[in-house]
Amino acid sequence: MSEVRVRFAPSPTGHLHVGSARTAIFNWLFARHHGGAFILRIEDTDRTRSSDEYTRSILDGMRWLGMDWDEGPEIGGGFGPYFQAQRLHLYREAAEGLVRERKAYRCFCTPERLDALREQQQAANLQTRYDGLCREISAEDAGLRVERGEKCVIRMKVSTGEVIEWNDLCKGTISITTELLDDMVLLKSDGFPMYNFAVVVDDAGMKITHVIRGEDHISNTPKQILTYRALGFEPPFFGHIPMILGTDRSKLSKRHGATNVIEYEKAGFLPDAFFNFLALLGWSPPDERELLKREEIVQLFSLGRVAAHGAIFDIEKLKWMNLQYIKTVTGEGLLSRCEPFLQRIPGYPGEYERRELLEMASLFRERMSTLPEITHLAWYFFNEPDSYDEKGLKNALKTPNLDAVMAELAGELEMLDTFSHERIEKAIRTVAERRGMGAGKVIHPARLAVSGRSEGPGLFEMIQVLGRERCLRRIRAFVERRPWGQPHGHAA
RNA sequence: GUCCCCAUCGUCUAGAGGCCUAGGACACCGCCCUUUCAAGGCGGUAACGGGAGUUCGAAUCUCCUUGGGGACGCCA
Repeated sequence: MSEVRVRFAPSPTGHLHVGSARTAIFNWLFARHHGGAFILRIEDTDRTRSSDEYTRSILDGMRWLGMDWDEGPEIGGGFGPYFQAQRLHLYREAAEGLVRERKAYRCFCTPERLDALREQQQAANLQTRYDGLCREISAEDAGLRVERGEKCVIRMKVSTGEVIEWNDLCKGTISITTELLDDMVLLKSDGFPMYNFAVVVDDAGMKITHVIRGEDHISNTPKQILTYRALGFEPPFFGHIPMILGTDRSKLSKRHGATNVIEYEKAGFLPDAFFNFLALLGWSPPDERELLKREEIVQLFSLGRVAAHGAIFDIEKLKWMNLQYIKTVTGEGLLSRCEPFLQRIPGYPGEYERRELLEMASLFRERMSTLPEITHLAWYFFNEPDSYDEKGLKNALKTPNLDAVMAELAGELEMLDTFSHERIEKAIRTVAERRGMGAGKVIHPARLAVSGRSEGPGLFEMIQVLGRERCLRRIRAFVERRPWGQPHGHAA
């Protein structure tokens, strides 16, 4: 096979959509698997809805997901330009060429007439299609009317009674009769191309070999095949991948929650996890693994293993996968990823040394499925507890002479020559043993005193990272405040 | 309405005629581990939409049906 060339062609009318991202991923994987080229093309012919800001956002989204492109914006390539708005002359030439060849014609029908026609057909329960009124206008007449300044579009002649068929790479043979098509608009009256036309001119011009896109484009495919033929090009292979669905099985949209990749970035998902997750939405490897490295996915990917049916975007599974990835991130990597969310904590980073912050972050590695959770989880590292968990207080009451026990613990901690979690553990267990009680009777109130919480990382490590001064202060404040609400000496 | 696509646990999926008393994962439930919460380990609940056919044999093939989705623009 000659070199594989695929493309991802988003419209900059919004941020990178989750569905588009998955389409991009499949294209990228296909290209990388076959050692082919992955081309990025910006479809910005809708002047009112497109913006540079969105183009930038989409490129950022691509980069965030770790997808590089071989040709496209910012890097160019041999088949540019890669913005449709800069290719208008190509569409015009192609359309005019078809008019000269009598494969297309000028249509002077007004939008009003077309609307009326459509309504009429709808009311009669007929399929809506252009009735071909302008088809028979002679080239001379058409030329005259154009000179007179009459607005017109260019439509392609589509003959009825033909069956368009292609072997879809994901779905098998699909055939549609041209009965259902009509003389479609190629070029709008403002000189801009219609989507279906621009796509073909570009895909042909850019020597795209495989068009991999969402199945909502199936109905466009026969139109495009007809256009390839009219233009004298061999159509590429088509593969229509299933859609990503919302929880109600309809097309994923705003009301289902976050639909833009950028929102998942902000929500603290790791790009590798997100990539892995999306790759598994509609595709599965030959074995039953789910956590796959990017290179493994590239190596295993094939369109033959793409499912034919849509897939609901399940945020719970994404969270699980994200946790799996967070667990593999160590040291600096983890801290730097958490940093933006730690900075939301007033008092961060306080007196802590870098080394202590690294230890702190790793205390929460297995306790957060998304990065922002660390804001809440680590809060007390930078702020004194101003209240104590109610359940924890109730539980602390089970410790006889609570204030004395805590005071004793403070004393022990103060005397430690090495403030390590091993020594801290020993100190705590010593206090418990001396009083003939279970270690939990000391551990739980201690956790409450230093963190204000009844849940969290292992206490000994936590105390070590918090540091001696901070812990002593907190334990003594706890004893002083007596938040368990019993008079001195009767905390039993 | 017309056309097209699709159909396995709640969800993501494996399954290309006998390997299926249908496997894995998420979620859920239980147990274990344990100073808490997680993480982890072990176990459990849970699916081939329905009906005809083909076949010795069907989750797998065919047809019908039902259900879902998508497309029907001088949007992309």
